[in-house]
Amino acid sequence: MATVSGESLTESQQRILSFINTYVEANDVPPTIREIQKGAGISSTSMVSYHLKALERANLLNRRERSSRGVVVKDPSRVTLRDMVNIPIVGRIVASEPAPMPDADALRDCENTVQIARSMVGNADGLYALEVKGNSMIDALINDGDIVVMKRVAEVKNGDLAAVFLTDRNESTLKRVFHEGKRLKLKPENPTMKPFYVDARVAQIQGKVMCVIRKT
Amino acid sequence: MATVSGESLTESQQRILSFINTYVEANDVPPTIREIQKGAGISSTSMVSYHLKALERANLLNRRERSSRGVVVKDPSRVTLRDMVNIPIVGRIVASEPAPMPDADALRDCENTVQIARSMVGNADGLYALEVKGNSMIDALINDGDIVVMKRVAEVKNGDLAAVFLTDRNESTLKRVFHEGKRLKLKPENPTMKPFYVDARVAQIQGKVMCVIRKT
DNA sequence: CTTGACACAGAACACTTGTTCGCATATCAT
DNA sequence: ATGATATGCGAACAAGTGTTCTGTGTCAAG
Repeated sequence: MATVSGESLTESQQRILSFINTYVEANDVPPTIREIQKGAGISSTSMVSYHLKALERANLLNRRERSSRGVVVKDPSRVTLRDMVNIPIVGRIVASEPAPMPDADALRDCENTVQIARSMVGNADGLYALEVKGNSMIDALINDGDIVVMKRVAEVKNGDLAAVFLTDRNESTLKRVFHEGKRLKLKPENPTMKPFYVDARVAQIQGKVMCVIRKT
Repeated sequence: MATVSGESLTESQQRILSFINTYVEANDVPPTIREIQKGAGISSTSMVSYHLKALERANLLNRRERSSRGVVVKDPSRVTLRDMVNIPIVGRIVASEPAPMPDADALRDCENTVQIARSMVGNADGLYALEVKGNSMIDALINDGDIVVMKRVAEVKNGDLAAVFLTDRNESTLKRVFHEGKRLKLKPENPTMKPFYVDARVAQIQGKVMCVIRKT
């Protein structure tokens, strides 16, 4: 136990800590000293203050001095809680037609969304999601019902997984793309399958795949 | 205006609202009346109180009377923001050995977590995540580097996707399981592959797969 | 013009709330 | 015993804080 961590938390301090947590959960606001006193069964406000200082030393709290309700728990699981993005599911992707691109109407109207932690996808701009229909994408290791989170990007870089519509075959597919002169190398995700090449002019890049989600 | 709707928000009220939002974002605590007064450029506390009442009537705020910092904004996009779960990545799953099961130590020590919206996985109890190593799971449409969110469950139901360790082959695999008497039917996710059968005694169910995530 | 509804400013009041001080108890190594 | 340290209790203070009261001014309806 090398760190400053609270290896020796009094029972009172644990009570205080958990009381603050449940209080915040219920009220969206940290409690006052006196509320802690009652809620955690501490005898006096000075004791609460005393324990809070100890907890602050143990690096479990942040306190703002002389500010009412100035105690927030340093719960790492709470730090990033706010960063969730709602991504609209704007349509379906099937092999036989181009992948939908989101327009303003689709974004507004769609009632289905998928929630993703921002840490998963980074900047949320231009994100949209498609539901995979049919099992024609299994060479991309993507199955019927999977959710593909896409991003509108100006251009895809070599190695990006992208939705590509091949105009000569009338077919949408998800492949890793590599620019090779006038050709495009399309590499399936499935490592047992061979890449193949198409003329760059017959390949329309529909969007970059950021993330695939499968609920089971 | 007689209605509940806030169709006519004063500029001051909008300022107050957005100030509260940014304040909460920065401080994890709602501001006091006087902080609002300064921050939103209102001339007096009575005016803040006045506007807050209007905002409350417009159903944009919740207030707790006579409680310091007793104002929380009713932001619908914030309601679900809390519903994110941090799932610890407790290990790796490879074909050649049993999938790790989380114990208390692993849960405490692991520093890597994956964040998932609760709406994706339901109850967070017993959830843990594994990183897939190697591409031996491609018959489950799961690739090297994918994250598998698992759940400790008492028993898997027919059709559940589960991590199974086959003691006779010394092999971990992800398959849909069906109980058929003393045998277990194991069905690959890849619809082009045939299911096969094993003796129930050689199959150890390691956990149920809740969700698969692939970052690209 | 009057009236009433609305927006506003300033001040005062009463309660809340973080802090601190004095004092007491217990443990423990010196 | 002695002092150091941690812990506990109660009270009091000063600042923080929500509320309300008294005015002022504007503006449209009666």
